[in-house]
Amino acid sequence: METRYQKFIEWQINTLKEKNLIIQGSHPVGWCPKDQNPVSQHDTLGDVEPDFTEYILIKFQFEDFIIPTATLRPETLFGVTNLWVNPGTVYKKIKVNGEKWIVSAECAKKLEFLDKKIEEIGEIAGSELLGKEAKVPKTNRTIPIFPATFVKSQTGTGIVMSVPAHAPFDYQALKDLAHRTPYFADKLRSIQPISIIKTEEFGDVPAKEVCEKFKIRDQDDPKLEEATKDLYSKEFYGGILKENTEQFAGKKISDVKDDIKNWLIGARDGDVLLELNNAPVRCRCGAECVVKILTNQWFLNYGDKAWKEKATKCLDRMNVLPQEIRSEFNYVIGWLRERACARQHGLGTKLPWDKEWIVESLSDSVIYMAYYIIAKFVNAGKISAENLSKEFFDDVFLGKGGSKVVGIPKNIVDEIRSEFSYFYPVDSRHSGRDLVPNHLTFFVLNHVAIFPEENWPREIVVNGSVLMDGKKMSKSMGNIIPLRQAIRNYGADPIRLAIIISAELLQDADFNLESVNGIKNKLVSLLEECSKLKPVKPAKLQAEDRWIESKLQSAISNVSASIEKMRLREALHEILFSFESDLQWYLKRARAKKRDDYSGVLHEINTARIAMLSPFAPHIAEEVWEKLGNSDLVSQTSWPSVSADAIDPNAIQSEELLKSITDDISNILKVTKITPKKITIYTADAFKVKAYHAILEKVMAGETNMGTIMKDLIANSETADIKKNPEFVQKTIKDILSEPAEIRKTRLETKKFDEKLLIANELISLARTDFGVDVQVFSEMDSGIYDPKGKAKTARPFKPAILIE
RNA sequence: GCGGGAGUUGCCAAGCCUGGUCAAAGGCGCAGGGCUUAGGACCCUGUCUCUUAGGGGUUCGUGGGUUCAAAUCCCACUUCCCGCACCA
Repeated sequence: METRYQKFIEWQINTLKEKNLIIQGSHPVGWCPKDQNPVSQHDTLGDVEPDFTEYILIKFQFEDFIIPTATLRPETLFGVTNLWVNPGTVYKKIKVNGEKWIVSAECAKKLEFLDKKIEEIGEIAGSELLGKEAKVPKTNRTIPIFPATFVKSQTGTGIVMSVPAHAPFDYQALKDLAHRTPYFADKLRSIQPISIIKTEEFGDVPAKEVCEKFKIRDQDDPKLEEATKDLYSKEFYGGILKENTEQFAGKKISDVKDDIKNWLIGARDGDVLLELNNAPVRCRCGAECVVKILTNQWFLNYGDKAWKEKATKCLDRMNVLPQEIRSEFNYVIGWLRERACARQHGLGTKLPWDKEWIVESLSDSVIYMAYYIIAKFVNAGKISAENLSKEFFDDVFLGKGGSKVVGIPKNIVDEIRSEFSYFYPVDSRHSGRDLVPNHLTFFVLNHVAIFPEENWPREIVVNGSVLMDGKKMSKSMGNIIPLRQAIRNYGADPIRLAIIISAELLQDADFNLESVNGIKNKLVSLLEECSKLKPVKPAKLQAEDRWIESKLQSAISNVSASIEKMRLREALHEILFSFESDLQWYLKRARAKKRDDYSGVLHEINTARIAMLSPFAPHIAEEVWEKLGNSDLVSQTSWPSVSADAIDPNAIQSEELLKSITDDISNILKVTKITPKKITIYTADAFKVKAYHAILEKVMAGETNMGTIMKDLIANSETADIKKNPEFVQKTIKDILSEPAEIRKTRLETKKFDEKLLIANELISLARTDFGVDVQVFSEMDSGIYDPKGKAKTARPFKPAILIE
């Protein structure tokens, strides 16, 4: 064991103890009586987690004995009409902490492990109890004891209290009894279900209704379990206690259950019984496990209110990414109780004040980031274990002053302290989402407990896990690839990118080799492309140049925003894929014009792109960077910034329009299946442009009603003529509404836009390469217009009419 | 039970936070074409549906609602997944 690290753990745990945050108490665990050890899932046959429930024991007085019965519903004490025993069971008379109890043999055994002193003093057959009477605690009513076959000696105490109004088992058993044993007829007749819970759904005897609903045959009917569950959950959440329940009358059961429990136990009318609910659980040694109460267990008192408040305060100030997970942290802090922080077997650091115990490893690993700082001094041999004193840690971590530190030169202590001051607090802790309910929350709790406020952590980032082809990676499934091998085969960068691209923070990253290959090809072609580029800009920027530069600006701002939010998948996707489609369009345009001067534009674009790629794929980015002609390192250049000057709204509109016209042409060709010989395009008249802008303003102001817009247009003399063409208004509103908000805004801001000029200058080359024909363009009111099919009049702004022949 | 997450077009999977560019990215599969002696790899095109003019219809688990407009916001329902303590 690393003794120097142990010193750190000892300091941590001592510090918490001094602050009274570590307490001793009792705690139930699954337990193997043979090994004398707690058992958890991996200690059991079949890997079952021992799962137990707390039952309330209600103590009935029987002669000078106590008959305890176990129940999950202590409130039904008020509705008890009788007790059930199994006549075939021989019960034990035992002394329990001074009281004399009657319970089944199995129960007596269980009690021994639950911190009770048991002394057997005799036996009594179940049949001997039949017909006798017991007294109900609190109410002091006298009730008879009846036989029932559903009572099992291994469950609870082996004796059951009967609440026929609200427990289907009890209701049914009473009914059975009336049929089967005339012997009790007298006593039976006097028994009436006592109704104590009111619900909307049921009448006075819900158990009867439920038994009828489930068509229960007798008390051994397996459907009774389901009936019980059904009724219980309805009464627990929706039930109100009736007047016959003393101080609890009128309360909701879910609200007062704990109060009733404490009311009983406080007066020694009740007790607690812990019982395995998935029994039998067997230890790997073969022994049957029990529930044991460990009485001297050490806990971190995460239930402490002041501690929780501090942690909440810290959390509120922290940055938590992704945002959605924050509420989960708050929930966990609220829900945490005492947590066992020591165990009796295994590896670890011994509790300094109680060497029987070992600090539990999850508890000791929450502030070790602080140890990182001294680790380098320790590893360099500058400090030895025996000098890692409380004074030393108090000084370097808490700044308590170094005068008392013995055995370490003051300059070293000061150096460590100054490094600690430099690095702490933890700026960002990244871990898996499975650690949210434990490690990450403890990380916050223990930091706020030990360190002064200025050293509380600043950020937590939570990620999912990495899956392989959709499955959890595990050695047993054989679907793991050793990291070294993967890097050798595919390279570090493609693997990094494949993981990043496959999932956003919280999601599980589904890693597969196919995507690694895809990414690798992508990087190789990027390298090849960039290698050919020269930083020589064209003499004059053309429309598409200004456009792609505008697009680059939005790409930079998108990527930056994504990274700020730790949305790396989104960022990488933008760099590698989304922006690609813009580049495709750019290349198409430039090539259609048969240009040979755009290498410099691409060079500029890719320079920014590679700079953004660099944090994701550092190796290939350096390589490409060099190919782009840079002599410095990309990792040392600054992040590209958005230049507002480079954004040209006109260029954005132009390219959008060109795309939409070519799309329209393709569409027409697809539907008509004609081979084009000539394309004529007609742009809208100036009058329509005016109307368009009037409509655009209305829509942007939130007015989308056709009638209202029309009225306003007519009211204005400049646009009044539009009333002859209501279809135009209708369609224009639709056009505008189907445009993205950004384009609408751009159009609103740039009123002057010459569609005809754009088409004449830019569309012709594009149409020739795409469709192999020439384009002729007119404005719809031009004299000498060629318009054999009368298409021109349908032209709208940004939606020119098209004639294909 | 408590808490969290998810259900998208043949499959996987984005989009949802910030409603309109969404018949909806990308990948796989499939179909056609190119390259190749052939196969693989690679490249191009297509891939809800109807349509001989840029259009229409139906779709994002189900049912409602809000809105001029809903995969996206709200409500209910439903199905599936994950975590719940002495174990890292």
